Amino acid sequence: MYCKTLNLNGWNMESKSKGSRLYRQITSKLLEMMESGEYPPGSRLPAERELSELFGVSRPTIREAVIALESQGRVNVKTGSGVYVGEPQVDITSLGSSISPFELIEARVYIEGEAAAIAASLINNEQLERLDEALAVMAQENSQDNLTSAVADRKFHSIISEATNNKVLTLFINKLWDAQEKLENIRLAHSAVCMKDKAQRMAEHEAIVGALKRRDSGAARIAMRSHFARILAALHEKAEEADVNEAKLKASKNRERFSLDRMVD
Amino acid sequence: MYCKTLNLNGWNMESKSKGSRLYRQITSKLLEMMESGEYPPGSRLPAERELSELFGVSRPTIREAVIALESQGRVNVKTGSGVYVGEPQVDITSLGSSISPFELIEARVYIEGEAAAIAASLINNEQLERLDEALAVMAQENSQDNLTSAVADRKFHSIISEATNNKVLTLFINKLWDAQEKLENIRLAHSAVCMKDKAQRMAEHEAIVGALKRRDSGAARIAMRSHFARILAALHEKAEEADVNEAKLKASKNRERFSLDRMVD
DNA sequence: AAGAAAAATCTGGTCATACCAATTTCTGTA
DNA sequence: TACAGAAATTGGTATGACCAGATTTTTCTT
Repeated sequence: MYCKTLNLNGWNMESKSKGSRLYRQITSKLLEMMESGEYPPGSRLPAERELSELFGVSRPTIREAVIALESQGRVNVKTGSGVYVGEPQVDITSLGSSISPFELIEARVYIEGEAAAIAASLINNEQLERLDEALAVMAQENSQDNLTSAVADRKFHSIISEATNNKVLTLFINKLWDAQEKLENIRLAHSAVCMKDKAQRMAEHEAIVGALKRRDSGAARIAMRSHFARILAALHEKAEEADVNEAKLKASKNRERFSLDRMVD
Repeated sequence: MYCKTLNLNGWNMESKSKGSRLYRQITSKLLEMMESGEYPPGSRLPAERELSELFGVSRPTIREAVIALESQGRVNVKTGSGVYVGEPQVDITSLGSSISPFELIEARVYIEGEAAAIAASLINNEQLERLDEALAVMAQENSQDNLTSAVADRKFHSIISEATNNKVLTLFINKLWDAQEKLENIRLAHSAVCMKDKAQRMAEHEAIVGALKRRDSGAARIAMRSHFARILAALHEKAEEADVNEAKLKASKNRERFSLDRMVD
């Protein structure tokens, strides 16, 4: 009576695992149904026993899937009544589909820009040292011809965010990174901008460190914003050359909306 | 063999429900054990069968608890090997304990400040109208003697965040607000600052709207930051009068670190 | 016929047991 | 000592059963 041959949707290209864990497949199936409008917010899902039969899995498995959804806040379970679907959750870490790369970078421009400004007046020597270390690693990565991994880069920004001594800011900046690493096009744009002009990339990072060492908040903000401005420019380029046809208009609109001039004082 | 008389920690004062749902009790027990250092990050939890015996519940129940923890990213399960505890998750929405009110407000100062600046050049007339409406509601609430509910206030800030046309920024600002509403002392400080000088509060909000209407980004940023600066000041006052003894030092340190001057250009 | 009480039913909550598959550990051989 | 194979351990899933809260249907009273 086992039925492990469900037609799963493309797990394959996902990060990893998931081949097993039946309950996860059920979870995403339910998620699909909810998002497709088959079970809109407020509606009730079929009973566990029905779902069990519908999907050809046991009730405990359905149960596990429901609990997973529940602990993500996607549904709420009422004993004796049923499981009801809730409002779709917007979570930057779990969902990057509805967020454009431009928005993400824009948010980073402002948030990390302010973080740099704050850090300038609070950063300590130990952190400055670690910043230099990260810089050195990046320089070394540059000398090699390998595809630049973003780990040193992330560490660099992470140190700055920690230097704000504000856990909320730190958290947000990390979330931004997480989201970014999930968005293919951003990763590509990022690595493109990193590879294209390694010297400038280093110069930008060094400019940030320099401003921090001088405790110059204004300069740190501008340096950080400029850094992202260039990434944004690369993204624009990439977007334009990607789909020359329909994207032209959109890109130019984006270029106007996410204008560099407005960001870099 | 049932053992529903587990010594749960204070659920009582929690929002609601949870009396049932055995798996949730297990979840929080496991959470406790992990946070107490009994099972530090990287370590392996006892086998499901052991836990089942240890807690006096069935394995499926343990399983549900583990899945809940898993989908919150607190543990990761390796088939055939065991359940391993991961790094403690920092999530602003679910955890406000480790975040100081000052940090929260500081984050709002910068993020909402920038949001206001962006909104100034993007806000449309419809949004400005809704802003006026929200303002009117606040004015009306002020005229009454009731405890000011924060719903109009939140709507006000929400409209501005939407006007940035940046879903990431909007999401973050909402998260900030969610977290704030969970922190008792912030709510109190907020309502205190609202009640103490209603006229000024209105003036501040009106200043923000005024800047937005003039499409003056700089003024909008400053107006928004000033608004939060006053809330922050009220928080300082409250913190000082709350625990005069040990908090004195901390408060003065905080006052220096979260200096208004640095925020309001 | 209207309304209230009671019963049948539906739904989630939990348990017990069993077996499969991946992993780890043990063990005996080379 | 090295290593392949067996045994034990661990998570993964399935059945089936029973409980308790919630809902619906039926039934009984007025």
